[in-house]
Amino acid sequence: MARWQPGAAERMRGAALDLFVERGYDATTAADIAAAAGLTERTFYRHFTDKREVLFWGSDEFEASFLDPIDALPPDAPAMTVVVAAVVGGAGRFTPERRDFATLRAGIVDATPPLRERERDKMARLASLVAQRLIGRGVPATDAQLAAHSGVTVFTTAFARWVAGDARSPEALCADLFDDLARLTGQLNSRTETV
Amino acid sequence: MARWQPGAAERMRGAALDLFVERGYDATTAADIAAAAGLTERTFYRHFTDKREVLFWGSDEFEASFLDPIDALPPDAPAMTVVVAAVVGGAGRFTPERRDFATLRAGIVDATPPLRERERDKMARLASLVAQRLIGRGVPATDAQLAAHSGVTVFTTAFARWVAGDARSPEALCADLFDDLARLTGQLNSRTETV
DNA sequence: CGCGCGATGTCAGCATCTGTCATCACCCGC
DNA sequence: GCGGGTGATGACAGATGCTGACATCGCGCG
Repeated sequence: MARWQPGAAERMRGAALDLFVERGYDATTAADIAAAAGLTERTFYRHFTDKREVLFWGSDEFEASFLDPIDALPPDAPAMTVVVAAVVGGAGRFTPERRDFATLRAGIVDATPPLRERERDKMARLASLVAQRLIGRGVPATDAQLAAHSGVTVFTTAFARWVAGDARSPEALCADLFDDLARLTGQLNSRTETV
Repeated sequence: MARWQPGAAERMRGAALDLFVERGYDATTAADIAAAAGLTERTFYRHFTDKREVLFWGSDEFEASFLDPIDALPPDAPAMTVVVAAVVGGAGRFTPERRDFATLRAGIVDATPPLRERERDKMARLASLVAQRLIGRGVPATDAQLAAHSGVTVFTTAFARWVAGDARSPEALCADLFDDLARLTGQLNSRTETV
């Protein structure tokens, strides 16, 4: 028999989710989570840099689902084409069977300021990574920033609607929101009216 | 003679900035900051909810400089017009004589993950406030989200360039970036080509 | 003169996070 | 098999972040 049960991190993630739902984030200590998984506080911090981080596993795969589609595009693809591909790729991760979990998790994150902070940081980091790829493709730095962050805003907004119960798929929502964005920013041209 | 010197918060802000520059954020304790201002750690936490918050005073005025211009607009102003007014209003706070301070502070914030997190949170909160005003004006919620966050992205990008030494004023930078954004999102229309 | 107000000090205490060392099943080479 | 290295864990100590409770005392007001 193995000295330790395998899947320590997985067990702690599950325990954390349960405890956060049951008594809230603040009222749950790292030691509580570890104990619920049959481990000690010190081991918790060996698997997660933060108490918060226990709700943010899989960030690498999440980021990859945005970044991988970029590499499949021709090098001369327009900046917004790259961004749309990235966002659609990321949105594709969220299949209907994940909705219950996503809703549960989003409820906890939204209700907990420090978790919201971390979530926003992750999304900002994602935007920076996308921008970096754009810059690597020769897009000017400011354009890359604007395009990447716009894409992440579209994703975040679409995701929020999906979690809130919108029947459309995340990809469809993103497509609609890109159209909305184009329409909105089209209002900007009416100032100068130059083409 | 007064029992306490006035301006406790101000003194701690100054001391914090000095200490963060001198030895870094992590190596500076809240007690260090308080002691440098002739106060105790407990008093520090009476003035600031967080150790981080000592670098984020004046958030209310900052937000107000975005929100106040909105109220001056007619109720039927287009969403992006409202956003542009807000962003220009916010950018107007940053006059040339503030650049040295802004650069110093930005250096600390950028170099310190927890401070970056807080900064991003503040900007996201600002975007939410702008979106709320838009919704109050009858703009659909998703449009409001997209427009407000796009505006904040423009501001953040402009601010970064200003701090990095761009000679243009923040307002001018914002104007240019709004044009860039319109041009970029214009790429989206080439997909459907419908008007 | 006395009384309350308000900013501060003092102290205790819990939670977050880190460094360090010991433990012990497992695996690998001999 | 057998002995040593490996790696995840436990145990412990400690610094720091942050909060609650209570005491202090100049100041202004009646």
